[in-house]
Parts: sequence; structure tokens; C-alpha cells
Amino acid sequence: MAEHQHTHDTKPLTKNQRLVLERLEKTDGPLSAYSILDELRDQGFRAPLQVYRALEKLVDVGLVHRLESLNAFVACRHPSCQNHQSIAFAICEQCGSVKEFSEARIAEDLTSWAAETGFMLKKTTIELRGLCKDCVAKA
Amino acid sequence: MAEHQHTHDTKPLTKNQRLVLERLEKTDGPLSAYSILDELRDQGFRAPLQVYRALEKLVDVGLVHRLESLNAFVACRHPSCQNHQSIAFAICEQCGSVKEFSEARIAEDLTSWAAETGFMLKKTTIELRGLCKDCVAKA
DNA sequence: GCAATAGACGTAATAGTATAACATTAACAA
DNA sequence: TTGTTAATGTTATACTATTACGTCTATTGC
Repeated sequence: MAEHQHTHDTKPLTKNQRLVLERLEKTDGPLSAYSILDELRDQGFRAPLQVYRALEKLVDVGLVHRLESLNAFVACRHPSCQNHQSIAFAICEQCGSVKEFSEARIAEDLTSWAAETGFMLKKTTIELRGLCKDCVAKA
Repeated sequence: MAEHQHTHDTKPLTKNQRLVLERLEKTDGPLSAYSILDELRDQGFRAPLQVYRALEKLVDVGLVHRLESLNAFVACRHPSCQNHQSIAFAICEQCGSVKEFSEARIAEDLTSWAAETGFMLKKTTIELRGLCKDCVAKA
């Protein structure tokens, strides 16, 4: 399924992929596939599959990340994301903001755990839930 | 069958909670809420909410974990799980097995990231996808 | 040029996951 | 008993995702 080879990916985005990506990039936070669909009806989107197909490609090439714990998607905010094996997300339960980060030590720890265990690691999902700095300050 | 001991869990499980937990404990792998429902129809289960309500409580007290990337649930295999802030799961994409583990260093890394960032961490989701040792050997 | 092919797209239908809303029953204290 | 709370039962619905199939278009090979 998902090959993380977007360094070699030169093919341009299709129209639908571009529309979905632009919608995500304009939004400061995660969007569900169906809310993307609703926001793209004016551009001719009619069915979920148009969104899901675009998302699949965008996630493949690393321009979009899927947040498993939210069933939602965010545009990648990381300049040239391809070197980070282990991307993590901090999701604020108050304001919904999502902060993407990448810690080398965490990636190393998971890699060494996999090596010790004999697990062939393909992909990691790391999602933190809590309150962002701003929302902590307000509380 | 061993009794689980949770520090903050004094109330005994209700009938539905016990049935759902037993079903998960008998199964070597994750189950979706709806497959639990199907398997408990003989015990009188009729509607998804009976399963979801039981699962919510079981997850709360730590007897069951939710796998976000699978929309599925597993019984906790960890003796006295309450001390592990950062539980992680390695999911085999070939055979579906799930290995639960807990690495102190990862928890420390995430905690220190949160401290530096001002993020008030409530819960972490760490899910690894790949091939387990056995499936790598077979390939 | 012109099939043949492959990929993106459109559309309808359906499968799978989760919760809202409300009625009923059980447990139990005043 | 009666009032209260928690758990349960039930129906309906919302939300998320995929299957199946048909069309269109761009490219490839002849």
C-alpha cells in the first residue's frame, strides 16, 4: 500500500488532488473527508470517493497526513517531510489544533525496539492528546 | 481466570462489561465493536450501543485498549497496566497479531517534548505497522 | 493514424463504525 | 414506599469508507 517514496515522485497532482490539498492547506486544523467533500461541492465534487481517492494519493506522497485517532486529515506543515520516519502529532482537545513534530530519539527508540523484537517496521503512528500551550494558559 | 487489579477501579464490572471483556480475552487479536456484537448475540446482545458502552468503561479502567488505526479493541495483556503512561502496539499487517509493549525511554521522550512545548499531555497513541517476526521468517 | 491499454474520474450503492435520543428497568438510599 | 441514580434496551440516525461499474482521456505500440 503506502510507499513512502515521495523523493522520487515527480508526477504532478491531478485536478482533484490539487483541490483537496489546497483545501487542507487553507485550513488550520484537521478536516474529515466528508467536510472536505462539502467544501468542494462548488468545485464540482459530488461523491466521497473523489475525496478519498485524492487523499490516498496525497498521503502516499507525504503531502497530507492522516490522523488515525480523529479519522481526519491535515496538510503536512513540515518542509520536506521525507526524512522523518517517525512523525508525531500533538492534538489539542480544547481548540482542535494539531502540531506536527519529529523527534529523532523517538524514531531511534522505535527502530531499536523493532530490531530487538524482529518486527519489520513499515510505519508508525504517534498521536498525543491533551491541551496545547495556549489552552493551558486560558484554563 | 486471573482478576485484574486496577488502583482506581473499585466497582465490579457489570454483566455486559464482563461479557465483552471475556470475549476479548478469549480472542488472540483485535476485534471490532460489531464483531463483538455478533459474537454476543447468543448472550442477548442486540444493539451496538451495548458493546460501545461496555467498551467505553473497559477502556476507561484500562482493561481494554483501543487501536485507533484499526478501529478495533484488544484486551490488555499487561499485568497491572496502570503504571505505563505510554503503551505502544505493534500490529502485523500479515497475520493481524498485536503485540503490546511499553518502553520507558519513549515515554520519557514524549514527556520531555511536552514539557518543552508547554503541551499538557493526557494520552498517547503509538501504533506500529509492519510484519511480526514470524511473518518475516515465512516471507 | 488507430486500436489497445492504463489511469483518472464520475456515480450509485453499500459496508462498516459510532452516537443521539428516549423508554425502561435495576439498585438502593431516604 | 418513594425518589434518585446508574445501567440497560431499543430505535433511529450520523459519520466514515469502500465496492462495483461505467466513462473519458492520455499514452503506447503497431
